[in-house]
Amino acid sequence: MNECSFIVRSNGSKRRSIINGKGKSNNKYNRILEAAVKVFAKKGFYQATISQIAKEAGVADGTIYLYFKNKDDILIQFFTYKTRQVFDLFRQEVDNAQNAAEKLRNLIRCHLAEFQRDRNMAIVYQAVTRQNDQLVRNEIREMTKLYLDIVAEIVEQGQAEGTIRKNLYLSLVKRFILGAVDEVINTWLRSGGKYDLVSMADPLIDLFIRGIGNPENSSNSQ
Amino acid sequence: MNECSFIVRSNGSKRRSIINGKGKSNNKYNRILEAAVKVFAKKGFYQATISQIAKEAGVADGTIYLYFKNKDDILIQFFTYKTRQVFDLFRQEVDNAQNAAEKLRNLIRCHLAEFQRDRNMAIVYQAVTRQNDQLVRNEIREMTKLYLDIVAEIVEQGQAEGTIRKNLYLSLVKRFILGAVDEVINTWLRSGGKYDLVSMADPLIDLFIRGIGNPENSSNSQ
Amino acid sequence: MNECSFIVRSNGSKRRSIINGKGKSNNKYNRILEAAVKVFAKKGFYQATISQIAKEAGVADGTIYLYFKNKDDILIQFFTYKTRQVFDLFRQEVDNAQNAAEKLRNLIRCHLAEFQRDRNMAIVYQAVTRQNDQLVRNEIREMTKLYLDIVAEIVEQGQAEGTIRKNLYLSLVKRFILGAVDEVINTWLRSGGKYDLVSMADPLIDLFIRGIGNPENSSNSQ
Amino acid sequence: MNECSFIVRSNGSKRRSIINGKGKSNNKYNRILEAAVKVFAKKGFYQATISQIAKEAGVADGTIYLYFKNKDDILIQFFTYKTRQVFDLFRQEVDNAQNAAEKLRNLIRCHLAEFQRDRNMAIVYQAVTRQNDQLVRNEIREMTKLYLDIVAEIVEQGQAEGTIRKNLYLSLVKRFILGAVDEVINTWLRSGGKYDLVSMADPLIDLFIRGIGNPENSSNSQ
DNA sequence: AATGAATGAGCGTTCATTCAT
DNA sequence: GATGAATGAACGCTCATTCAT
Repeated sequence: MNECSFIVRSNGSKRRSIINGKGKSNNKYNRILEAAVKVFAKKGFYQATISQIAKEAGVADGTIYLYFKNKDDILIQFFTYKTRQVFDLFRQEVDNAQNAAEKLRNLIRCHLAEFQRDRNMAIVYQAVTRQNDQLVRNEIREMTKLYLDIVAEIVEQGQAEGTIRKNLYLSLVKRFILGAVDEVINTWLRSGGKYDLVSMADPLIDLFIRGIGNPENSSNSQ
Repeated sequence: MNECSFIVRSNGSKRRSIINGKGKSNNKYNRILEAAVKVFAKKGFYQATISQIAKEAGVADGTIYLYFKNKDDILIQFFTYKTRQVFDLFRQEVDNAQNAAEKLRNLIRCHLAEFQRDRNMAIVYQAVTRQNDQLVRNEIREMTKLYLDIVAEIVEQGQAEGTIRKNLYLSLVKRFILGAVDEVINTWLRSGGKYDLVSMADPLIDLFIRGIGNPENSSNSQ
Repeated sequence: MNECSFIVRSNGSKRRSIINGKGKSNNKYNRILEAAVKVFAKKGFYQATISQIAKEAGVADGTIYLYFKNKDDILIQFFTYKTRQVFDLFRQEVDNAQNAAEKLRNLIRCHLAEFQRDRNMAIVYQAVTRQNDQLVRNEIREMTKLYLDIVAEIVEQGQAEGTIRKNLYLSLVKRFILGAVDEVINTWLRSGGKYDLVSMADPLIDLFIRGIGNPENSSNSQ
Repeated sequence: MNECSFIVRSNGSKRRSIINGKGKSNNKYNRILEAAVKVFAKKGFYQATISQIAKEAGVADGTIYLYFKNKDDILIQFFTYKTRQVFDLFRQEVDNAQNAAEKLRNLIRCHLAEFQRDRNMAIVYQAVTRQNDQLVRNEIREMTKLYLDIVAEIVEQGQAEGTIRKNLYLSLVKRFILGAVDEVINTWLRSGGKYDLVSMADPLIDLFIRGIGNPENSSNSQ
């Protein structure tokens, strides 16, 4: 099963405490980070102001600088710690499954579930990964690679198992899958998150595996 | 054939003249728009300054306000007129083809070709379409719809032809295709545009049609 | 004669125009610089605010940044151009005289006259030259050297002429003269500039030349 | 002899205890004051922060406010108590000598010795006494007066003894001496304190007494 | 007494926009 | 039409000071 959102929710804040090593006052660190992501989601990074974040977090402007070096650092921390957790979770979910099909299903379900659970993260993530911005370029590259590597592993395992065909342009397949999932999330966000995102997982996987072609039509076979 | 970039190049400025209806000094309007897109691509919309755009266009700061209401308006015009052209072109390319497979191939090739040809447009387009920004939300929605409608048409035609299977979740299929193409472009941009983007079209279409599954494996068939 | 202040006043602003090369709008450059020196004099560099300077100059805050790179730059320009003028003037005055005694008298009179004429400059100069501050350290060092070199020349010429005794620790003599003049100015500034500073020149020179010792007292001679 | 620094060192802390009247935890008061002077010397008063001082003193930021009313008060206490000690010492040294020449020599030697011994004090003293600052204006005026009065006494005694000539502009002579000593210290500080400052005392006194003029030259006599 | 997290007023600086020339 | 100097609101950030523990 892939009830990954439960796992995260149960010890999310605790994990952050450990990562950050600030102990008790870590509450405020998280409150600010959460508030920042909320404001970034609403306004965009450059349109968000420290005052707005401070107000949202219920602290004074100056307090933010006790926990973050500067405005940029808030976004960097978001990627370094918060988003990282999610991607680590993806790996766990994949490792919990046996065969390629199950792995792919766990990955995509977990992906959709986590982004559905934390919409603000999803919005910021979407925005920043398409920005031509030096700010978190490295963090994004690293995280994207992490994801693509998982997909590559799954595909290779599937090829070994015989469930995935062999003549594939692997680096394209990785993008093909990530891009489609990403766009499904993007559409969901733009719709205002009205419907259940996770329910998209199975139809999407079906498209990945079987494509849209009619197998009975001879011109689609090689 | 789909030498769509040639078509655009041949009468691009003329079309803009007509759209803009400024006739004579329309040269400057276009110079500013081109310069703006270049600067937006490099710095991002909010990090770009009017001064930088003016300098790039070789005009005075104040001159920009003779052609555009304000900074936001530059981006809006970019979407309303410039990007619109490209999407109109997609439609032409699709209409030039007969069957669904050919239409899809023309669409994707033209999409990749145009974005490869005008990298600055591609960068700005990528950035803005993932931004949670009121600014050009309507323009983007409209343009995305235009694209998705084309895809829907193609899929439906393919289903009528028997080349595309029937049991498909159409609105998901549209995202599936747009998302994958988008991500392929995104990856290309992040790589610095080193390789030929159009060459990705055929392998990508193959993935759309046949999926990654091994058709000889019984568990992949319905 | 050493009516050096007349000379400066007559073409001061013109010279700045040339130096700055800004032509007509140079008026504002000078207004800001003058205003800044006034505010620096009253509040001290770090306590002065851009707003105060702008208000004093009768311009908007932002206007200052059209003429100066930043706050530091205002002080640097003050030293590089404005104060430099004064020291160049000292050299002129000295060169106008023939013998060492006359040169020394011209130097000190001009020094006192200029600092009396432009009290704000005097205050800022006094403050900054005693600050342990990297900001204008080089400018000060250069300017001090310029002054000390003049004194050294005078002393050496006096020794050649036979009017100044030979067994002198030259580098100490330079400080001895500069320090005394400086302190006389400092006292005058602290008194609120109530009395005529130039009238101190002759008694001061008398002290430099003859010292305070009673020459008839044998224990004072070597 | 004028081993004034020895005297201070031997009962310095005890005296401070008495002055402060805090007895027991007076250690911390002194540690903070010493730390503050060190930081002021390095950064300047307005560039120094309470945090830096607290860190240097090894106490918490808030602790400083148990011993000082505010940041300004630290500087005021420095002048009221710490620097005052040094000037009291000058008086002692002068009182220990018999004739004017010896008194002047003791004063200047002690002055140079003390400022050489405590460079941070010297730096702060130099900076603040040339600042046009309300903050410690009274303290400086008082202390300067104390010094000038000593010089005045010495000169008057010398005149009575016949070792110092009578036709002197006394208030100018005082500045003349203080200024020259001050500048010698200033130069030493700017050089980085590389050489022995006290060795400047005798050549400097020689300049005070005999001046730079050649007594054999008739134009130098009155 | 001692701490140091929290505060928020205040500053330097930027930049979209205006308007006199 | 074209200019670019001038504007001033707005923002990121600092740091003296307070106060609950």
